[in-house]
Amino acid sequence: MRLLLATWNINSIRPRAEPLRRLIAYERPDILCLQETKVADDHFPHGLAQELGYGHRLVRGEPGYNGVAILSRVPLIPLPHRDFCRKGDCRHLAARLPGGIELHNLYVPAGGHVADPRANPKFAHKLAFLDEVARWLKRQRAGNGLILAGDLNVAPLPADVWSHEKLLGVVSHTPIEVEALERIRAAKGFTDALRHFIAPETKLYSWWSYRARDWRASDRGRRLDHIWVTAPLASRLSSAHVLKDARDWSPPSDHAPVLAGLEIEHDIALARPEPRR
DNA sequence: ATGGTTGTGCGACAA
Repeated sequence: MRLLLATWNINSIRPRAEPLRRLIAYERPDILCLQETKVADDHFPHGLAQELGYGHRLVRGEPGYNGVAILSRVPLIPLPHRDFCRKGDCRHLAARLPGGIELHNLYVPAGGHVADPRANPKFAHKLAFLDEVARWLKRQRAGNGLILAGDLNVAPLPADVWSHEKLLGVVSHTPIEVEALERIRAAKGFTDALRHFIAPETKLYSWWSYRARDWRASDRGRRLDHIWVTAPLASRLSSAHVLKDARDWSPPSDHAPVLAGLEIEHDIALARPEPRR
């Protein structure tokens, strides 16, 4: 059977109930990783998620900023989350899925505007965060498969931005960030699910600024949201796409959901989660 | 275009 995984920077979950309903109506993902939920845990809309069929949930939020959640139709075993850069912010959640697959939902700092870590502490934080993730991942066991999904806030390929030349100095596409992201990818030999199916030369974005008069017409996008899988899962990838239409759903997030399908054993899909070690 | 928009929570920030 196919396990459909989605990641979406929802830019606040509370005003986005209708877009969330539409995502479920259009795609019905089995597992949904959310970033920028912008809600403290005691205000998370559990009722909405439950109503949409997500009986298994991990949420980790703070008031106003950041915040991650994993909504699932299949059982989740919570795994320890990391506090990268020790800021006490909410940018990572991890879970074990049936079949011993590990899922990591990550929200990488955006990094501010100035692409100089000496002049811009936010950019320094982003680079330190990416470096820490890479070093931590190297120590992780890949086991039956790792999935890294989330808003990684880096567009790695020239075709992941509307103009490679114009964005070389713009935070999200600078060579230093692309190199840092590549170290994360190389740490476990991840396969980029979208680029597994879509040629690297094909323009592909998952984010369009709110500031454009007509985001679709100007199409100045960037591919900031990613689903990566390790080798045991790469051979099981059956589909991947960006749900671009969601950028128009009212009220829109500035990010569109990214989805990937994995063909997994039927008995794994139905298996009860393994006991926590 | 030192712009432009959105969310949070009610004034700046962060994106």
